[in-house]
Amino acid sequence: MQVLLVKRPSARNEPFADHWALPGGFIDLDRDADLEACAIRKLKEKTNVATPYLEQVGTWGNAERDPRGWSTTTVYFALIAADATALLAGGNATDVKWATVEGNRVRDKLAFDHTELLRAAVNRLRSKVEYTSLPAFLMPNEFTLTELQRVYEITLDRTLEKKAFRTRVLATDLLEEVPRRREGANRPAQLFKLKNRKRTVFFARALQRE
Amino acid sequence: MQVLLVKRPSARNEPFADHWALPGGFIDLDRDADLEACAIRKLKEKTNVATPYLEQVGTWGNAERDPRGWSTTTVYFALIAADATALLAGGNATDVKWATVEGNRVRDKLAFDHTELLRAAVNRLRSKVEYTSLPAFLMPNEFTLTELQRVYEITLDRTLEKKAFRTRVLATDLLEEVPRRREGANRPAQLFKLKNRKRTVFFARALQRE
DNA sequence: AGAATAGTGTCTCTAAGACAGTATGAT
DNA sequence: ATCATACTGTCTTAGAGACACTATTCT
Repeated sequence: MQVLLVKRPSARNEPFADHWALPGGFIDLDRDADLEACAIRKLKEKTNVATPYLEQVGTWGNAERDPRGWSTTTVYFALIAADATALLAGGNATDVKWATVEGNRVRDKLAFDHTELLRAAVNRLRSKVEYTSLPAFLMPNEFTLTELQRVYEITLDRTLEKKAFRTRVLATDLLEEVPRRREGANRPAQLFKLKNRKRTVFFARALQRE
Repeated sequence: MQVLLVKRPSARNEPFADHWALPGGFIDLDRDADLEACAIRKLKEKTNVATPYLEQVGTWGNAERDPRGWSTTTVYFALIAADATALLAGGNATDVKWATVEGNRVRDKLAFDHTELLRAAVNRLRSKVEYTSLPAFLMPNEFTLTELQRVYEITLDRTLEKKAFRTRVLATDLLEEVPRRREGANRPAQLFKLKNRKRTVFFARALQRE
């Protein structure tokens, strides 16, 4: 699991110059119809990707988070499949990268309170993965059940029991078999695709905690 | 279930003059340490109550929601026990009242996009009531299991099965018996109090949907 | 005794977890 | 045949739901 970071400009008067930060920026009152449109625009400027999933995490506002004074930030997270990530640098950011999420943080020291914002976003994602199909938004077009389970395991940072996982997923109408198999040095695996690339499926029960 | 409303001032230049609205206002950069402090302050101005539970629902921002132009509002909901509500009028609001929530709205036509904000808050509350002890924050100091169940039923707007409800609640360490009973024209009921008036208990499973 | 509400016994059902077993491909 | 991974059978367990039953107070 990785998170997109952008490098802050190095100009002396910029707060947290040269630090890595979550991608973001100010609302453009003329171009942004609403907050979500602003988030989509900012993301597209960095990745050129139309995200299949975007969720508002919350809003942080206080006097300390930005040295320039009282400010608020509304945090969204997007889920982007690994095969759809062509990065673009430019704009106010001198560099862009994907950073691996370890636990619920990243090795780099982030600008502002972004470590806290990332932590909240990862926690939100994790808790929803317990009872939804959110990881499906991270899959390429066709994938095997084992691959989907692996993505669940990566986002949750723990292993899942294979039979229970498969029964659970196949009991919903999330997936659809495609008449192809993933070949390897072993028994080939059935390939699946999402029945609906927009819809989130909610499971009846959450996975067992811990 | 009721929601606190305040009446907008009647001055001609005020948007939505004389309409009922959710209580709120602008951040005071000098007095409000952060967004939550602002919410607590605004609530206290109207009810003079320190809320036992406050949760951020989300942030709405666009150019249309306020005729004065682009604006954002961060919505919080508080849960306040019915026995702790001494209302105060004053400030910018000429009147204050509790309005009954029917479905996920209120009979009055609300100012701005507050009907939508209320809908979102009620939906958030409902969905969390399915798997948490949030309604416990709406209870007076001592209460019976039947009374707690009734509050669950009111917030969820559906009946629950008595035995399942009691088993579920008593299986956690949410409650503590007190050596008193609620007397009536029938068998007296055991009284309980919360073991911890701050903590939210999360149940292993959500209640069955519908 | 009867009404009313409190509280329990117990069966069913669903879905998660555990884990051993079988299946099917490549080498 | 062996290895590796895919996939299944089946038992256990937790907890929700249904619903009839018993318990305890008042009038």
